Amino acid sequence: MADKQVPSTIKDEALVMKRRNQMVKGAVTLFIEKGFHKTTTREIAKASGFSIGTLYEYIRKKEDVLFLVCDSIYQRVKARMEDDIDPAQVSSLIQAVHSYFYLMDEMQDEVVVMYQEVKSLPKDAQDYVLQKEREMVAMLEEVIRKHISGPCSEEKVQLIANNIFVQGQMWGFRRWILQRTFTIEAYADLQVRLLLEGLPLKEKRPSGNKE
Amino acid sequence: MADKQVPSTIKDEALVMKRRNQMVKGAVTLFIEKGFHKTTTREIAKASGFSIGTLYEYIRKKEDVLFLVCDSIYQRVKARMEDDIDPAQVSSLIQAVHSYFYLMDEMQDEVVVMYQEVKSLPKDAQDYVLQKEREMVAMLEEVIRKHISGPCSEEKVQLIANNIFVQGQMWGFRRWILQRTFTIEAYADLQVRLLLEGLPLKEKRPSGNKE
Amino acid sequence: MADKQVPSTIKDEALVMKRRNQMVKGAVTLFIEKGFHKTTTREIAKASGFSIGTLYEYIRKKEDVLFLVCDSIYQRVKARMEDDIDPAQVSSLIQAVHSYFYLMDEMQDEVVVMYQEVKSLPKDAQDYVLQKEREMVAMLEEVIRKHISGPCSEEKVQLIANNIFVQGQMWGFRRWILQRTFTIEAYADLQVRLLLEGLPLKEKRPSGNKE
Amino acid sequence: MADKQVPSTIKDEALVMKRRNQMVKGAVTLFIEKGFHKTTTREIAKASGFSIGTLYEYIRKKEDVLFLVCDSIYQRVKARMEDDIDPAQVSSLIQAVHSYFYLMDEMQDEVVVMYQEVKSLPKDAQDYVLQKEREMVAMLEEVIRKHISGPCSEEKVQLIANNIFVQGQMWGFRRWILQRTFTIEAYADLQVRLLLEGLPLKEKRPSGNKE
DNA sequence: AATGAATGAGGTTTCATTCAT
DNA sequence: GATGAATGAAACCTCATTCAT
Repeated sequence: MADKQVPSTIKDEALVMKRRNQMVKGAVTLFIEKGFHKTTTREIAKASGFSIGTLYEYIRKKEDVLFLVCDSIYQRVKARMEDDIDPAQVSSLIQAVHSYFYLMDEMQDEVVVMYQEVKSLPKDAQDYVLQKEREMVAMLEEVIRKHISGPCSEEKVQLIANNIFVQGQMWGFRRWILQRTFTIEAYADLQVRLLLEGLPLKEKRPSGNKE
Repeated sequence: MADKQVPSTIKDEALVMKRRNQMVKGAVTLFIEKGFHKTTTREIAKASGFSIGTLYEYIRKKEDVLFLVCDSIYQRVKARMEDDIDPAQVSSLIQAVHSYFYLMDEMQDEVVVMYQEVKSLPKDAQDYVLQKEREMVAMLEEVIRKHISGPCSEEKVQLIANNIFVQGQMWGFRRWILQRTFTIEAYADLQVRLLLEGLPLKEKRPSGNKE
Repeated sequence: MADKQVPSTIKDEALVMKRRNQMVKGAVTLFIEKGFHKTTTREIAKASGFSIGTLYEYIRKKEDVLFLVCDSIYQRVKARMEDDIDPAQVSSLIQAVHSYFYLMDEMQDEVVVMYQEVKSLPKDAQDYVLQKEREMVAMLEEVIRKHISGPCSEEKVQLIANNIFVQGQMWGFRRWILQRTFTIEAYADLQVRLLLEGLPLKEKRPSGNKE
Repeated sequence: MADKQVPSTIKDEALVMKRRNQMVKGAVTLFIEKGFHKTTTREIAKASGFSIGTLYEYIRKKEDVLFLVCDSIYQRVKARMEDDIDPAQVSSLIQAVHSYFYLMDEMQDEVVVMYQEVKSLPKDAQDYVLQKEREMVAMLEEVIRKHISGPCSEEKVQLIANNIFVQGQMWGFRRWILQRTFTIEAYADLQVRLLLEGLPLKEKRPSGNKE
């Protein structure tokens, strides 16, 4: 919970949540536009609809805003993933991956921010946030495990999960190249097909399967 | 060529190259450690082995250092790729991808920097740098095209190339999760296998192959 | 109005005026002593009685201080002229010119500053300031026109006004030569007499008066 | 003599003169354009046609360039005055004043520089330069004295000389207002006429002429 | 005598943070 | 609880001057 990580001088917890929501909403836009470092606290305060003084009643340092923003994004993404690719609900891996890609499309901007600014967080906040990311990858792993046929090493599952996860983000952070060629539908379709089919090569594949 | 993009007051071109090499060498380390924004120009000068005044004889603005660093990394990566996965030389896609992954492993730090700081470049420098990236992806495309059997849509080739490209970088920027489980050899092996094999699913695959 | 030309981040307008007054007061002294270029912003802040950070809450660039100073001087001079040589009040040209010269004597330092530093203003501020100067010359023209007998070309009026105007300033910027010989009273007296009498020459004057 | 005031490390005096001429020629243009303070030594060197290192073989400090420039201008103006309004040659005050005004017209730019940058000179150089100015005023005084009829107080002569002197410069530094209305011919004509005729007033002049 | 690379003091400006109201 | 004026450390960058070649 963000409240535990970022103390505020304000007692009224409901108010703290409200103000922090305003803050995150304002800041995300700015971070998308110009990045964390080029955004000033004054701009954040203004975009949030209150004064610089008030801003500092709800955070201690500028970095706290970044943390709050990242945390909010992760929470939203994770919540959506829990809804959209719930292993208990989802009927196929294909459907799950499609849902995930569409989600990444919807939240492109947020994903890019989260992606590029995490390294600006203080070490401990980074750990907190990366933990969230592990959990998301774990969700993908679970879906994969559930829908795969035959035995499959844990490592393989993990790697596939990572691949899918990154391919989702990649739709956002490589839009300058991908979104010229593909629509999100085409992208999702093709990635899924590649995932399932494998590649036919001219040469013989190495046969020694030690798996 | 960097010389064209970043003017220097120094006339001796050889010296400019030499000093800029020192500069890039010093700056990369700092950027890896603390990122571009948290690195000061004085630190760059010191790490480069000359005074702040001298630094500014070879660049105009701090951003120029970032550009030089990015440019240098891209150039080195690209040069290495041209050696290692030359479509004329390389005997198989598998070998090419392996080489590319090993290269990404060697240049992890640089790749991470280049990856995370590009957005801090001025717009035109970004374009310049993204062009370089397109060229690298194109190299991968060519190798794929050469070694694939049967007909394969351009889009598919492009997407596979992007996947491989990003999976290489991912080895660096997701090391906190990947390098706990895999060695680079295992990683390369497994990624290649996934690439070739496809995934066996319990359910029927959608049959409508319009390809 | 200076408020329009030089934006401030401070909202309280009264405070802006107050602080800018402090600023102008402090800066004038420094500019008189050492000139605009040799005065540092830190010195200005200190002389104004606040910190460098505060200084920059009330201006954007150092040049703004110069503009504020020039504007203030012009405003004060103009206001005094409007009081002292009001064409409706003043009973004779002689009296008006005397008043003007005494004013220039009182405000010597300011006039010298304004005079020597205008060229350091950005182009648009220069125009603004020269406009003020035109207005002052126009005041003199009006007084002249009102008190002159017989027909007199506009050009002649304009030139006389300019002469008087500059002779007033000259009392300040040529003090090193003039104030060794004259008191302001003697100076004013003699200039007025010269203005009225003309010069008796040995030779015949050129007779072709096309006026 | 400038050689005495500004030492050089170079022995060959002819060379010193040559180089300093180049320097002054280059610097004047720059000072006219942007003023002394905004002109860098590098720009001066380049405009002079040699390197920054060479520049410093012929001066000690940047201010020396300003001094050399001012000195050169004063010398040229003075030399021209000695030619053009030589009291032994000139046949009338009118002609002398005309010549002086035309000279000021020719040397407008130089006069403006000299006028606005003198205060940036070190104190002792200022004295040196003001002395030159006194000498020029003295030349005007002499011409006046020679051509005036009847007795005339020294002070009056001095003041008239100063007026003429400043009116000449004024043609340059108030060009933004004067040169919209007058050609130099018209300006010279009218100033001379004003000088000779005096002003007809409606009111009685004060009669107590203690002169 | 000429060069131009190197230097670093010092200038302007920004901006996160505080605290009195 | 909210405000916003005040602060000053510290950032970027310039440029007069030196000195080895």
